[in-house]
Order: sequence, then structure tokens, then C-alpha cells
Amino acid sequence: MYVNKFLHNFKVLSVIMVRKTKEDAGLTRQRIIDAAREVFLARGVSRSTLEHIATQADVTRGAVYWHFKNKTEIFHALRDQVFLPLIDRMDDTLTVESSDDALTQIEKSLCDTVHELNKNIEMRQTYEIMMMKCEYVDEFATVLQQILDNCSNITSKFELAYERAKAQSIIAQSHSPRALALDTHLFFSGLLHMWVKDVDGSKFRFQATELIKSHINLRRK
Amino acid sequence: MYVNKFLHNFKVLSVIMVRKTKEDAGLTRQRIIDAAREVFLARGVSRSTLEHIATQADVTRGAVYWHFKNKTEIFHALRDQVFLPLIDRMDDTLTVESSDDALTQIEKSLCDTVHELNKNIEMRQTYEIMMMKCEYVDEFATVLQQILDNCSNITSKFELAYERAKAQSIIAQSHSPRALALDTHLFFSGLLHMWVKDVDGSKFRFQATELIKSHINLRRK
DNA sequence: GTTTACATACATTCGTGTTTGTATATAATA
DNA sequence: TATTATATACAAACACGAATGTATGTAAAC
Repeated sequence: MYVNKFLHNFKVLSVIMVRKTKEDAGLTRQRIIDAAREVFLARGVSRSTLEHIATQADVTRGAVYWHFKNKTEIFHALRDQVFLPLIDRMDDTLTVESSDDALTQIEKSLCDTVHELNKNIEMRQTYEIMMMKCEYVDEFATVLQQILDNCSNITSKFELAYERAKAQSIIAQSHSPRALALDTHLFFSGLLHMWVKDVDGSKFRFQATELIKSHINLRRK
Repeated sequence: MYVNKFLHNFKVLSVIMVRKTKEDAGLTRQRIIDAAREVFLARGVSRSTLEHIATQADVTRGAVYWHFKNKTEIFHALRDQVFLPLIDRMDDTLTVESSDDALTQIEKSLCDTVHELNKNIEMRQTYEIMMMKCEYVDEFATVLQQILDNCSNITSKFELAYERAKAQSIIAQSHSPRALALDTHLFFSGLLHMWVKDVDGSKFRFQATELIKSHINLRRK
């Protein structure tokens, strides 16, 4: 017990790294993923070296190779950890039953996603990596297909919501839910792309919520 | 004269490459750019080697280094040649005066861009490279700023058109031209991204024109 | 005692940039 | 117009660093 406390101090001080418990190994793994995010963001995925990542994580390449097979595997770990949850979350806010009318629900779902991106730095950075700091070829091409699939999925959710809106008679009967859903989806993926590219926030980020609201209002009867 | 004909045959047969005139050098330069497009598309920009490009262009790296300082310079040459003209074109179709009403003009402008992408393979491939096969870091980061600037520019053009539409009383007075313009811009950049990602054309490409039309019809009073 | 969780050292490949060589086009000169 | 000089448009060879993967070493946990 006393010894553990002693070692713990060493660990915290980082003078001598003596990490061995499973718990510690888990932390190391996470540090590597976090480091990869920073490095990917700054240098792009292909220019990022395992040495860069190791240094940033304050370990050696040995540790990196212990936890991951190669750079691609780190990439996927990063993606799974941060990217996918956002999609799930959006899925949820759209599907869950609510006292709001259908249009408001769509609006809230979109705003919620943007809000999440705003406050969650890691998620924002990961998004930025996926959209601007990575080349979709070879082993990354599969990710692309997943993105397309997710898009289909989200669009279907939009469509269902618009059907409800139609049933609630809050949109014009002339518009087809399918077309509205596709339009909203394209609008939102455009917004996300611009949101990410607009690093200093002067063009899109500051007014993202308003853009969403006016997009939705356009539909309201 | 006779000798020239003789040499010409050699050139055409590609048995011995004897190219030296300025004209021939220009062709070689263009071949390198075309080769780069193919290689970038297949392997991504960072994984593309000057050796890959040279081989594809049927020359050696010597020729590549003669015409270009490095890979980045080839990238920019490719971009300038194919990417920028499309933007100019869109700019034009939006600005030029026409007998159509303002909404129709926006619609035609968007459809025209999609149509151009459909028939112009090189343009399509270049777009694909810029959007999915390239990492926007370091020397490529400048390109990103240019994209944002172009977006502002296009959005302004949309806004002017929507003001005309408002003056023509073909849209509801309650909508602000600025908001409509931003919405259209986000819709269209979303569409272009999806259009490019949808390689087999089953999700977006086949119905791109209809998507545009229904986007515009949503605005019509 | 064995496995875990790394650090260290090594071998090898790959891409880049540069240098050198060379045949031909083109300009200069006589 | 014929000859000569120089610049052009590459090909081929070289030198170098950088990144990868693997193999080995090792101390602590279990």
C-alpha cells in the first residue's frame, strides 16, 4: 500500500515511468489516442509519424506498437471513440418521442449536434481530421462507405419526421417528405463541412443555430 | 524536312523519345499533370510518389523535376487548370443577365454546374481529389482559405439573385435574401460533397437535378 | 515463474532532391 | 548558308534522411 503510493508519486511526477497495471496500460492507450488526435490535426494523417504520436503521448514507439498494430488502427480507434457517438446521438434525438412538433424536433436535433460540437473539443478536432486531414483511399475507403450508409440512415429519420410534420399539418401538403428530408440532409452536411472549415468561426460557426432555424422555418406553413 | 518527318515517326511510335521543341515540352508538361490526376485519384496525394506520376506519364522523374519544383507545385497546377474554371463558370451563369426569373436562374446555374461535372471527367476527378484525396495542412492550408473566400463570393451572388426574386415577387416577402442565399449555398456544397462521394451514382448523382429543382421550388410562392 | 507493458536497438525499404550526362533545338556568327 | 556555341529537355545515377516493422531486453505485476 505504502509502496503503491510511492510509485504513484513517481508516475504523477513523470520522473520515472513505471506503469504496469492494467489500469495504467489503459491510460497509456488512451494517451496515445489523444496524442494521435493532436498530431493528426496538426500534420494530417499521412504526414503523422508513429514517432510523432509517441513523443506527444510521452512514450516510445514500443508502447504504440504494443497497443496498436499500426497507424490505421489508431485512426479507427479514434474514429470509433468520438465520431460514431455523435451520429448515434443525432439518431436518438430524432427518434425519441417528444412533446415538440416534428419540425421543432428536427430543429432541436440539428442544433443539439452543433452544440455538442461546440463544447466538445475532442469531437470537434476528430471531425476536422475526418473531413480535412485524411485521404480516403485504400484502407480508409471503407470509412467512406460507412459515411454514405449513415447518411442514408439519417435521411430516413428525417423523412419519418417530415411525415409526422405533414400529418400534423404544419408543412405544406405539396412537399414530399422524401424531398424535404434530402434537402435537409444536404443542408446539414454542407453546414457541418463549412462549420469545420470555418476555423476562426467568423463565417458559419457563430450563426450556425440561426441558419438551422431559418432552414426549418422555410418549411413551416 | 525529310529528317523531321523521320523523327516525327519516332516520336509517334514512342520507340525512342526524342522530344525537344517547346511544343513537345508543353505536351510533356500536360501529360505529367494528367498523370498526376490519375495517380492522386487512385492513391491519394500524399501516397503518390513522383516516381508513380512519372511512370504514369511515361517519363522519368528527371522530366517531372524539370517542369515542376515538387509535388505541391503539380497539385496547384492541376487545381488551377480544372478546379478554378468551374467556379468562374458558376459565377458567370449567376451574374449574366437573362430572360429567366431569378429563381430559375439560380436553378439553372446549379444544374449547369452539376451537368458540367457529369460530362467532364477530368473536372470530376479533380473535384474528387480536392475533396477526398488530399489533406489540408501546411502548404495546402492556403487552398482552404481560398475555398472559404469563394464560398463567400458565391453566397453573395445568390443573395443578389434572391433580392431580384423578391423584387419580382416570386418568393414570400417574409424570407430574407441573405438567409435564403446561405441556405442554398449550404445545400449545394452538401450536394457537391455527396455527389463526389457517391461514386457509383446510386444515391445522389442520378437525382441531383431533381434535388436542385425541389430545393428551388421550396422557395417559390 | 510467467506474462505484461513497455523501451531500446536494428535492419530495411522508400521517397526525395540533387547532380551529372547527353542528345537535340535554337540562336549566334562568319 | 554552314558552322559553332549555348540553352533546352530530359534520363540516369547518387546521396541522404526518414519511417516502418521487428527483434531483443527488462522491470514490475500477477
